[in-house]
Amino acid sequence: MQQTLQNKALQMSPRREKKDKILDAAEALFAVHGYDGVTMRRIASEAGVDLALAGYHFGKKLDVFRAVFERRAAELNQSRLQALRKCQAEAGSDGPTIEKIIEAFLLPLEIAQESPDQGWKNYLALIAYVNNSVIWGEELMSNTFDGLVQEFIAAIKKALPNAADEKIYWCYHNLSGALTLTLAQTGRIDRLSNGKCHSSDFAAAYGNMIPFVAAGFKEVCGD
Amino acid sequence: MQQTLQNKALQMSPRREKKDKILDAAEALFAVHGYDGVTMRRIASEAGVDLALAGYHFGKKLDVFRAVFERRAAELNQSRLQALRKCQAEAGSDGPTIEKIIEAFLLPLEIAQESPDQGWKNYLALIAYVNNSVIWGEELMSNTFDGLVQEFIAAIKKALPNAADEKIYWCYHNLSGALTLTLAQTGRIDRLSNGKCHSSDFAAAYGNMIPFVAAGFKEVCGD
DNA sequence: AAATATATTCAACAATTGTTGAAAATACAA
DNA sequence: TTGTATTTTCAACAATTGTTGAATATATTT
Repeated sequence: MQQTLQNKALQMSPRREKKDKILDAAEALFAVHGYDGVTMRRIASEAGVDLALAGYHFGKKLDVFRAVFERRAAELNQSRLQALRKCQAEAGSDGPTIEKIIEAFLLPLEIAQESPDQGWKNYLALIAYVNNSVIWGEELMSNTFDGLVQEFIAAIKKALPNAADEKIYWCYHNLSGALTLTLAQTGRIDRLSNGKCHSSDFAAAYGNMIPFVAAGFKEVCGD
Repeated sequence: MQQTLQNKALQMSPRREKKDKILDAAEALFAVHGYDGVTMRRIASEAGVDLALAGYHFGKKLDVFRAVFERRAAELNQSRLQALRKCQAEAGSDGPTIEKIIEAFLLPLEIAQESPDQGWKNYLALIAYVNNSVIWGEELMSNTFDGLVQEFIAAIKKALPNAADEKIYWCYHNLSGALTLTLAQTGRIDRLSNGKCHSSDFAAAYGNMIPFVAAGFKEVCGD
């Protein structure tokens, strides 16, 4: 009864709620255990639905994984592209500085990780899992995000016009690695720093990553 | 017959050869598919031995994984520590520069990846898998490598004496991420760069990573 | 209210999983 | 060679896996 009212208030039918609960559970589980470490029964159990329901809504297990991956992709790409366009609009005719570009690339992710919606943390950890995997990379990672990345790389090339293309790409590779480890939320830094740093302190993570990466680009690709 | 001669020439008994073949196969499979993506039958099949043999030599599946992870750990830690000691010996009384320290941290890995022994490539990709995993990190990654990492961090602190500890750790976090993606050998950069860069070009990867990371450290942790 | 469409559950399948005891083969020592 | 220890294979187990057809329940439309 109470639930019905809530659903109406949020304009969300109960069926849609269950469908999303499956994706939520799968998202959280895949992010931590990877594709093969998760069973359909575990997803269903965690979502509080019957085993067969996931298959009814999405198809095979692989389709559940794909649905999870694609659910937030468009929104994420949109917010990051928006950040790039904004910093480009604010810059002069010769484009934004490398710092501003890196900032536009990263800040939407920091915001997503700081969101009260735990689902975003899980989703970004899932991206980290996919990005570090040889298997999923080509199909999912590249197809979903390379378009956006090329936009940023074009902006970077404009900011560092004298750099060889290969250097740009290798620097982006370093950026991507540092970012991926931040998204993964492994908690390794907590132990290594003896509690001085916390992997959940996103302000610190990105606050250091941005000048770190910008300096790296300028050193390697600067004139 | 021919095999027996080879074994004698390499001073390797046939049993030892099978034991190692199991670890080789497991190493290659775990690196690509992760722990849950690999079956004992697949390991045995790839190694050309009976299913039960892996259990006889190592115990449970988890013990096979641990055996793989530990096999090359000591040698790797030793060569990296040696590199650090050497660059410290060559430096003045106030210790080596940040560039030299980063170089000592990374070059042994480049050498291992360039080794004709494909096993080393697989092993380092496995490290990447473990380092990006929430699950394996604490137990395996930290216990195996944090001691060595602390040695390098101590050297870095000496080279950047005015930096707050937290900044040092976050910069190391960025270094660790960039390195991990390089070890993972996902081939993402090949596609992104349209063939201009190759993830198997380790000279390029490390040649760019070292100045990139050193500049990041200096920017964030420099006086 | 009846009829239709959609969502959910139940139940079971064939295949695959890790693990292990017992048998067989091999290596080693006396 | 004989006897002993080690290694390897064979065979089977109980449990778990993804998937699906049929039955039931719920929502939507007529």
